[in-house]
Amino acid sequence: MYVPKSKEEAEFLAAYDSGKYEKPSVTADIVVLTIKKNALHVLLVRRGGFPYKGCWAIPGGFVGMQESVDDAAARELWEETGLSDIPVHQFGTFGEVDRDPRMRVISVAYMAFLPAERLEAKAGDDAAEVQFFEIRDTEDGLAFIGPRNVLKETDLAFDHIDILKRALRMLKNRIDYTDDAFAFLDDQDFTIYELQRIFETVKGRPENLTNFRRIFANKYLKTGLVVETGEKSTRGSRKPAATYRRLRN
Amino acid sequence: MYVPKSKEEAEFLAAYDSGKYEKPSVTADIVVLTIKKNALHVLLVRRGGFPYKGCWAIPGGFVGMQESVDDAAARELWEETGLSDIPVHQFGTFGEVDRDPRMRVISVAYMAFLPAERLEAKAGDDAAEVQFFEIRDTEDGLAFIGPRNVLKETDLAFDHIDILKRALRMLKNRIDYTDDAFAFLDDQDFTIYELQRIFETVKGRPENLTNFRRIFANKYLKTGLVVETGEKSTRGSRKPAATYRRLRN
DNA sequence: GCAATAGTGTCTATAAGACACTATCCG
DNA sequence: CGGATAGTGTCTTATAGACACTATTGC
Repeated sequence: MYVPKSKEEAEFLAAYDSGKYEKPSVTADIVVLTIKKNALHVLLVRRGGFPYKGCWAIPGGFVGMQESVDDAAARELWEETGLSDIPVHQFGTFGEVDRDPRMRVISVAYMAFLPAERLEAKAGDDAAEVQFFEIRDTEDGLAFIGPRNVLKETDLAFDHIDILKRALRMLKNRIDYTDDAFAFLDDQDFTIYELQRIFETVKGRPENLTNFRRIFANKYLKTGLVVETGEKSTRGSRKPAATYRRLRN
Repeated sequence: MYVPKSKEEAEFLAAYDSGKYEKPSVTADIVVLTIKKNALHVLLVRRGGFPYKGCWAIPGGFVGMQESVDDAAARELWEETGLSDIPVHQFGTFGEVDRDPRMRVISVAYMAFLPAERLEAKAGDDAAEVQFFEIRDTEDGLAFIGPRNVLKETDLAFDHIDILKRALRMLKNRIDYTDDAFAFLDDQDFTIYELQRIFETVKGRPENLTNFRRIFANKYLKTGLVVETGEKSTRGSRKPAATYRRLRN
């Protein structure tokens, strides 16, 4: 808490009129990603009002005067998904003048990752207006495959395609040195191959099996970040695999 | 440019009142770093008004309604240094509620790097209020050594110490995979050792000479990013060294 | 000669890419 | 058996750390 150092300063602060200058609006926008059937999916919401009415957009909203920008991002995520325990990661602020035809809007962008199953359970009332779209790479850039429709890059509202592309690029870089990958896991316990699938899906290319196991051993097991549970996984039609669990730190 | 898709939408946009909700102020703050005598220096400005009157702060200012946030950062840099050809790098947005006792302020933070010599020449009228401080690591955190005074971490205005620390941490990471190091160079032509000194200063630890030369050869020469000039440097009392030049791309 | 920088050669440790091979489960 | 996953061993390459050694310049 800031304490004025003089009577003069206290009076200055009391009399300060912050309304003298015009101000931009600030939003927190959040790129929510999940993995279903070995494909990245992004959460989009259908806009009910102008502008871009009927278009799909990244969830987001105005930052309240009594909440931090980070809190606003977490709140937006909660409003769209009902989930309040998902970490959000700020990755950039988009401040071009003409981003929104209504007024000047500056958007602080976040990304968040969650297992697909957590959302199916929470699917809310207006589920038709909030959906995961599969992100697919095509010759014409990205395509977004929804349950009832397919979008092109230019179908997204505002500059949300730029925000989304930046998020995907940063995730591809981040995943090797952060623990983002674990945030996609459905279950607390997982097999090495399940984790490998997440890396492959995010990076868009296959990982060598042997090398991935070695990296897993060096980076996670040797450091104690992940421990073997002793249980065997028997999901699917295959040889039972050792399962692992990430330790909180 | 956004084009309304219906008469209804055009009317909505024309009638839209963006003043209905209270809005935060947004600033672009910029961490300007240079290297003098093998030490990182940060540009600080002395605050003339409340709050934190008389304290030193990172340069910055409110984002105008007709300029992008990136442009605002470049403008602030120009206003403090007179330099308009220095790239700025956005690295984070600081949005806690109580950052500024006057009102709600959200700051988009940038960093910029420049050779010390470029600023000596431009040293402006109010030079006493805009100065480079050497950043020194002490047992009590950072200290800032100015020409006439020494600051502790807690002497900086607002949460600027957090912003500065984040910038320094990110620069240490960035420097290995960006071309930030070249931005510190006084001269277009440089020797390997001069570049090595920049890496050492930024990272705060010595680089092995042999290894640095090898990295330089692999990362810059082999890729054609840097070419040998053929000239020899004879700065200082030592054996003349090959000089190199970075190619624009 | 000495301090400081310039420049090369080489040994080693580590991480990463590639590939061969075996094992076990389900259908 | 075949397909898919589980798991190990090993050869090779790239990169990085460490160290020894020589060279040139100004003082």
